Amino acid sequence: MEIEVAIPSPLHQTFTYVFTENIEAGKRVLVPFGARKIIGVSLGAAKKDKAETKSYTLKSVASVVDQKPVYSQASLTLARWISDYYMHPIGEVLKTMLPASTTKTLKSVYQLTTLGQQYLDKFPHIKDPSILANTQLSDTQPDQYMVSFLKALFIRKQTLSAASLKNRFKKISESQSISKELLEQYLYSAQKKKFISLEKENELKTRTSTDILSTHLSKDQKPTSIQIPTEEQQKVIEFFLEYGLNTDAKHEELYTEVTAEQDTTLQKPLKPFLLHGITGSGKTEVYLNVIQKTFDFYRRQKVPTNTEKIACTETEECSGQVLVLVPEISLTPQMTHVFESRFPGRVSVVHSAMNDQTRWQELDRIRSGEAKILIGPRSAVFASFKNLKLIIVDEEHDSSYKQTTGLCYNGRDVAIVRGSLENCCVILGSATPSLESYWNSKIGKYHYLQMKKRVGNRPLPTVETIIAKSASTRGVTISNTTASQTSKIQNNNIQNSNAEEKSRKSKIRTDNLPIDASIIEAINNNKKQGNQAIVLVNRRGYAFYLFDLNKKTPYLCKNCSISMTLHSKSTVLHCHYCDYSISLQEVRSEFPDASFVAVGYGSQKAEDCLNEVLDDCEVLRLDSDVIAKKGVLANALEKFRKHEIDVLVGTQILAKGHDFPKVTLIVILEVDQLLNLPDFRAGEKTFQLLVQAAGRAGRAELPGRVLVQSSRADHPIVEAGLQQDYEKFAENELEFRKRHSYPPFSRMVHIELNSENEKNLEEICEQIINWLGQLENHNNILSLVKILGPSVPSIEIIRKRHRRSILFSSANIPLLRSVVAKFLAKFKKLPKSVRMIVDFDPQSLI
DNA sequence: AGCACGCCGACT
DNA sequence: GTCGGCGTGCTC
Repeated sequence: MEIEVAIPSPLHQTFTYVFTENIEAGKRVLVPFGARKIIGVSLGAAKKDKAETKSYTLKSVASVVDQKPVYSQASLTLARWISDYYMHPIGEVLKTMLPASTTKTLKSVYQLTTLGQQYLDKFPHIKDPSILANTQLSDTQPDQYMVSFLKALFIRKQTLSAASLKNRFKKISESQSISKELLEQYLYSAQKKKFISLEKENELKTRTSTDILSTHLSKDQKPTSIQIPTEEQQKVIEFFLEYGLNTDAKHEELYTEVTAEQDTTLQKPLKPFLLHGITGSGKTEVYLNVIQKTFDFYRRQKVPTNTEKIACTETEECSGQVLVLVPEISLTPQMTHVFESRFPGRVSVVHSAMNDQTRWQELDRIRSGEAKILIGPRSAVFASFKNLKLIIVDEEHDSSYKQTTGLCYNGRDVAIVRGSLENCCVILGSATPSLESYWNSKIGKYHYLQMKKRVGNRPLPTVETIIAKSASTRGVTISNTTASQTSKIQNNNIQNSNAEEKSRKSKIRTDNLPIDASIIEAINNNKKQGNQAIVLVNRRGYAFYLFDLNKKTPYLCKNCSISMTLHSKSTVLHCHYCDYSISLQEVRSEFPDASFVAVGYGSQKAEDCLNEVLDDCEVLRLDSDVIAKKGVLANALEKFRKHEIDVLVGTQILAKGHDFPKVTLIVILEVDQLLNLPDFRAGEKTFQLLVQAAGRAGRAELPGRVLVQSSRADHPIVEAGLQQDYEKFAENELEFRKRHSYPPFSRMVHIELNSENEKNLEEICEQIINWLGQLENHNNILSLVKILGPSVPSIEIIRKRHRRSILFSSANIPLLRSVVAKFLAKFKKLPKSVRMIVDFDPQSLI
């Protein structure tokens, strides 16, 4: 039997193996591959190409890892689509789709070979390992050294794991005072002489269902009270009932193999929904209702068993399952609480902080049909379901749906495709839909549903701009800072390097603050009324950069060519891109002639300022620096919820999805910085921040207020943000996108090449330029596909690697894809130091 | 990506 | 004379 196997390697092909019987597609297999044994995935019986005569002999599958497929038929189909769309090797795609441990389950095992055993048998009298002491290893050495070495290792067992080998080495080296290096040499020599073999052993444990530790609410628990939907919500729910349920349940046919080329021929009876509901309009309530309706509907329908072989262990029939994608789940624990209390015992949750075992357990509950709802971040879109009927993508505009390393997929887009492949309904929800989704609804690809009213008719918070005199100087990134601006910075923020300690201790005067006095006043007043406030800052850390007034340059990270930020009370400089840090003292001794000033501020500075200036307010800072520590975030949010803290200072994460009833004031600093980022989505990002942040204010009975510190209140984006006017923003922005032919009016593919060796990079770029020239000569492709670069990105070096970027964009998607495919085929082989990152539909171009 | 094979410099 | 550097090439 010939089996097609996907191998986790950068090769864009599958491999054929033989086995005594067929291996069901989706099961993992252990196969010899070159000189090693690795885990691949069976794609079922290989297609018989009659014409093809193989120039090589097929190897056979060593063993089958899984008793039941870990990839459902639908997952495999999805994998094929992803592989094709993102031009990524199928084996790597499949690897990405499961928790990380699935391919590194091989354990190194050292084994005494029969040759080694025979060798030992020749010298039964030699035992004492102490003979090894202080002896240099050489080939001419008498046998007893090797024999005592082998005996010392394999004293009891024939095999040793890598860990126990290390342990053995430690013991021997301690008791006999033999250096570990020498033992390593013996090991190497023994392997060479084939006395010891190194095998990769498969140590996968197949979990039984009794292993499940239920961390979930029991099924018997009473669901929390169900709210009566508002009129607006009711309309959405009814619309869903009309168009979102699959009435002809002939869906099994869709599980037949579908490749991306055929995908257009696939019927798509269930159009995705875009649910555009303003903040506070109760989207979650709609989700809960729609999920309940889905369960009810498919229970009545008596869904035919689909092609999955896994038996439903439940007594209750499998009445459909739901996938809920959320951005960065660990940040929004309320979301899971709401779901778990409404559907007790039926919710499975995965998130990034989870270890692989727990993750497996949660996914298994979905695979088996035991759990009905899976809540998770982007990777959850790959989960194998028994009977998936509905996908909800909450906050669909969120950039965390986009993976930025390895396989650069977008969880939202994959969700849409998965919905169409499995013929289940997809709901995208957001208060600030991405322009891509909004456009799709405009041209009729998606149903468009709107909720314009807040629950309980609470008013939207008022949004005001504060124009601070000095705002413009702080909004400027350091590399663009001109001389005139520098002088302003001096007046505003100057901190002479040796006067630094002093100035911090001295009381900061209000007129010298990076935060406008009226904002301070507002926070104080807010506190006096017994309410809470959130302050949003763009930069994180104690974000001064060092600026040399003589050379007019900032102090840059040695590895990343971006300005380093001052950290931990201004004694250590830190790079956020590579984690390199250096003390102020070192910098000073490195450049004794330089005259440094510290410029700019971030969340920590803001926290310190607020602590100094506010009357009797409990201030807490929360940004990715702090959150890196596990549990800190949840703890802080809990404290804030309990009102042990009055003011929360932090980066954008605070703007996402939280629901604090007593927050009535939101302050957004440094809006200009965001708006001026060199990225075509900067406007969209800014608008989203303004609206989402405003949404955090006044969620309960109390009215909300938002203060925005910006120098550009007249900017159309800021204006639309202030008025919370999505249509106005979208109209403007779509016009701008159309004019410049940016997405959604085109597609983009971004390719980054990076290398520690700039010369290699330059050479390959030279070749690329030549190739592009030829492309132009051969036909008029370049009139339809725009190609930018190779160019030097604004952050030229990251982690010591020089970077170059190439951007392909076109409204003609097939042509764009064919050009990129040609490019990838041409530059498949790169100089060894050069790495390539291919990003389809990039989220950020910086 | 790994891993082996293979051909040139510094060391017993 | 060998160890070991990383260039090149292959993996059913």
